[in-house]
Amino acid sequence: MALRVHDTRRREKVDFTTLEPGKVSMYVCGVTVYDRCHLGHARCYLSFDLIHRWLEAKGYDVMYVQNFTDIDDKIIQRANEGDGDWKTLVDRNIESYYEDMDALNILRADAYPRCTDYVDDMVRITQDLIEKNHAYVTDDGVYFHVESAPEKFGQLTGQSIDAVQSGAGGRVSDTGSTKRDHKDFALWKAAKPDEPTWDSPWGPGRPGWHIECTAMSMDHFDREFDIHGGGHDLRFPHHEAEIFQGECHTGHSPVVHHWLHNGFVNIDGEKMSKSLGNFWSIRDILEKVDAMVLRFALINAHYRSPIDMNEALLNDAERNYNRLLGCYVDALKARTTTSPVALPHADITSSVPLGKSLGLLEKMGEGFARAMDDDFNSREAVAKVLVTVREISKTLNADGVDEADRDAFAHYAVDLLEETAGRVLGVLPSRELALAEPEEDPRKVEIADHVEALLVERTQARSTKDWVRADAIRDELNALGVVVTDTPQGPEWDLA
RNA sequence: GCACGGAUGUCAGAGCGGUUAUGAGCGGGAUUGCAGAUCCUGAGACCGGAGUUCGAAUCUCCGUCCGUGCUCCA
Repeated sequence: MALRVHDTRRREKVDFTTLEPGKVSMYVCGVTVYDRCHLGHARCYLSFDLIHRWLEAKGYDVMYVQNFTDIDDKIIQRANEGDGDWKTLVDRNIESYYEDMDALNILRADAYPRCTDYVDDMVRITQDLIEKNHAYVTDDGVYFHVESAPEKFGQLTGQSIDAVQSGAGGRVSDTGSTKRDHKDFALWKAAKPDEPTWDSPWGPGRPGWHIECTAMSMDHFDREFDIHGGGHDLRFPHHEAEIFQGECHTGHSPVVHHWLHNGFVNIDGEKMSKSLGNFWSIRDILEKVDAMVLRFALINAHYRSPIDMNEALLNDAERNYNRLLGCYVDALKARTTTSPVALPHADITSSVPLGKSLGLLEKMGEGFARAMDDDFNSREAVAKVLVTVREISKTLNADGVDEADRDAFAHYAVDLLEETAGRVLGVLPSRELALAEPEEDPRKVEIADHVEALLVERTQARSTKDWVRADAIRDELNALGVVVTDTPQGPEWDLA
């Protein structure tokens, strides 16, 4: 099946092609590590994690590079505000980044370059751009001259160069800037007091923001590469600046073959921002909900659509996730043999309903792949998984099924779920974890004896159909904060 | 103002020219003493207007409304 992706530059879904057969080079703009990660970061790197996983599932050898911006105005500001020196601040936030992403089951990229390790490269590229008359030196730095390559303007946002010129009007307040034109952007910033600096042919200073991604992607991928990703907001000016730099430096176009941008996260219908006070850090959310539930909630929308995060969405995700998990555990337990290999479809012929069910599951698997091939439509893929879950639950609970067939079916079901929900969507725990008894809550241990005694009494009452007494005991347990669930294997209980 | 993207049932959210999206919620039913879980099943939708077409939620045009970008931002 052919993978199609929405390319921001071409503004439509296009056939996915690679420079080298079977290999994908992917660069995604990473975080500026001045603070901990928030929900928006989670959504971004989760989007590209899904893309990463699907490309690998399709057999591509993916080289995934994601940078850290470890020097910029906000980092300097935070450090100067007494948050320790900037290097310590940066290291701490990078550590925190890994913790958050690991919790969300986001696979690591192949390389995480830091921009301060690439200052030499940035200087070299800047020098080259000056020599090619695309950049100029002033008192406060080096600037890229946008009018030197006007045809490259607006490639990602469709803005015309004239419109931006007139539209910016009074908003341009470059106090003291020596730019020739307000559209120009900094390649190198001359040193200011109390700032970390690096040496350059233009004196001490530090690199501009846009040039770092050009330097780091060039270093890892040479001249051109397959996918460049990032948040929707980076299209302009950051990514368009990269087009200017990369293409003018290499003299080659396009440098990036597919531009992919993920949509934003809103909170209760409003844009998430610090000024509105609705800023959710990943850590804050994970104190309230399971990381897998958050992951489920975020992949339950197409990566390009905006997503409105709220309580209801998380509750919805939790229910669906628990259904998936419950089904997975049931399927795991339904395997009576330890054969690691699922029996092929053809071997299950003794039971017509099972054969039919398997046929449906095969179709679901194909539908899943079709959804992911259609611009990584994880929402549609999740829908397929949920239908699969229903089908598996139904068949597993069906009567009159031959034991050996049920076993084979369970193996098939487990494999299918692990391949789709597990390997690709990343929302299944390991088999061991799924089957493990939940850790004993000390609060439960404390009341366990009392609860068990009451349950024994209730079971006796139920056996003599003394429902009044049985329900009274259940009410008593409810009052203790205990929820009782009757199952064919006897009553189970948990804290509410 | 310019640019880009949207408007689908109660809600969330797919579909991108003909086929049940899916989930929650709501209505019926099976199972269970009841509850829960699970399964079956029902109702309910394509912003407004015009056009193209045998056929449009899907394409074109007009209108209305919303979001985002144009400044550091995933």
